[in-house]
Amino acid sequence: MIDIKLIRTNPDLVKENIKKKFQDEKLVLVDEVIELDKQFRDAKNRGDFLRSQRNTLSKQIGALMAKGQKEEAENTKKLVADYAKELADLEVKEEDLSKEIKTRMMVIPNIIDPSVPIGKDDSENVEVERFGEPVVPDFEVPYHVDIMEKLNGIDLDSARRTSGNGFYYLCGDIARLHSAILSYARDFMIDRGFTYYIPPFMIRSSVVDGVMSFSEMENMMYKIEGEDLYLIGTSEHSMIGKFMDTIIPESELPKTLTSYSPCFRKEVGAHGIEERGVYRIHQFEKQEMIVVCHPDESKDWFIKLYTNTVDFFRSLDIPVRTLECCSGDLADLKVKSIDVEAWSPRQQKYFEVGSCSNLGDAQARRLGIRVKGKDGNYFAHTLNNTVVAPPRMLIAFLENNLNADGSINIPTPLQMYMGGKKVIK
RNA sequence: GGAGGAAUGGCUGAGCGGUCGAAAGCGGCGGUCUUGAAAACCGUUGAUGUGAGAGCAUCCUGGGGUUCGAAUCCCUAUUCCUCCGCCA
Repeated sequence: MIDIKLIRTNPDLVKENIKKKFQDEKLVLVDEVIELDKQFRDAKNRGDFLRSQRNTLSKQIGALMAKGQKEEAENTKKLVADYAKELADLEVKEEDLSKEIKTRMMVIPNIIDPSVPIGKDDSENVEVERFGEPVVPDFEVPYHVDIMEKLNGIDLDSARRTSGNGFYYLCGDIARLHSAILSYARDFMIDRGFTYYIPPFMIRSSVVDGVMSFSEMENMMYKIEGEDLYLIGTSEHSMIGKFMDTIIPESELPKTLTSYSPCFRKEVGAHGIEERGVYRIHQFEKQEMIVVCHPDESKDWFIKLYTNTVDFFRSLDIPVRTLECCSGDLADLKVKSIDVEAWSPRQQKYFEVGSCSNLGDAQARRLGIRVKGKDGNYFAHTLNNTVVAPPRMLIAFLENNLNADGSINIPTPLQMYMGGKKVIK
């Protein structure tokens, strides 16, 4: 959500930005907002005047009553009644207009960073940098489910009976590996100065409304029957929700948080659930990082955040690359976004394992996350990024650490979380 | 789950239909004093919207209502406290 003042003062910039994102159908919204905003301010002005009159006259009534001048008081009451009707209508109008404005403001995209490459969709995303040598072994790399099954590490059949497609039982060393990765990720981030959080796994509708659009909610969120609660789709939902309508003292910035949570997603959108495997599923677990910072610092934090993920994967011998989201693929709230992709020796391509986003002040404006500064309050900048999200991450892990005999190497940093094991077989 | 009580500015807390955007204290900021600091004393100190500005409007947990007028009365949601019950 951008500042409406920007639309008032520089509508061309806002329109130019919409064009860069190939959302020309939204251009009309800018002019509509300008017109509605004008009407709203006129209505508010008149309303303020009427309210002012009412306040003054009401005070006079009080004074007259005190003096015992009943008749004059009654006459003044009638005067106020004359304003009441107009004011009632006007207040409805003010509310309607401000709703209309907000509806439009919610879908006008955030101003993208000048560095964002221009492109229509994800096919035009740009590789930024590769880390590690993408190795293709001289033996055949099986499908990840087959690797897991050979190690007695997954039971999809039972999961389909108990819960349906898109769920899994992990077992034995694979389940332990899953936990080990999360524990290692937690400590990895704590070592880098982040504060560890375990947030609520369910949130109220008021928070859901704040953190996502209606269509996102429909496509992602599971609702709890008979309660005003939803299962979170990512810990970002509860972690950012935590700051809704708060004023943070400037001295407390930056807030650098790392949170663990299970994530629940309907995945109703374009791709749907994977038939076989754990790439796209209804339930997974994730270690996340969240930063709330001063506007001048968000660009630096953005780099630091995705570097954390790159370093994490590299410490587990997994080759990765960074892929920058082009303008057309960038979600409306984001200023800039980079995906971290891991190398798949089986597919011989990179696939997404994490996503790092700088939301500028748009998320903070929408949620009312303000900072109390020396010279007044301002909206914070917010960022989020994935540290690691297994079991999807296990795909990359297993494929890259696989030996010809089907055993899996455990990289050194993970061994202490695996009871000292160096190999799973 | 049942029965009561409560929610006020950065914090503590008064106010319980008009003179309340809100006493007082703490904290913050500025100053006097001091070589400097502390103490003491004096002054100042909420947010948002709108307007060139003076100002005006809105905000006393959220939502709704009564009234000419609501922090104050009523309804409702949420949260907290006390007691009872239940339960890892």
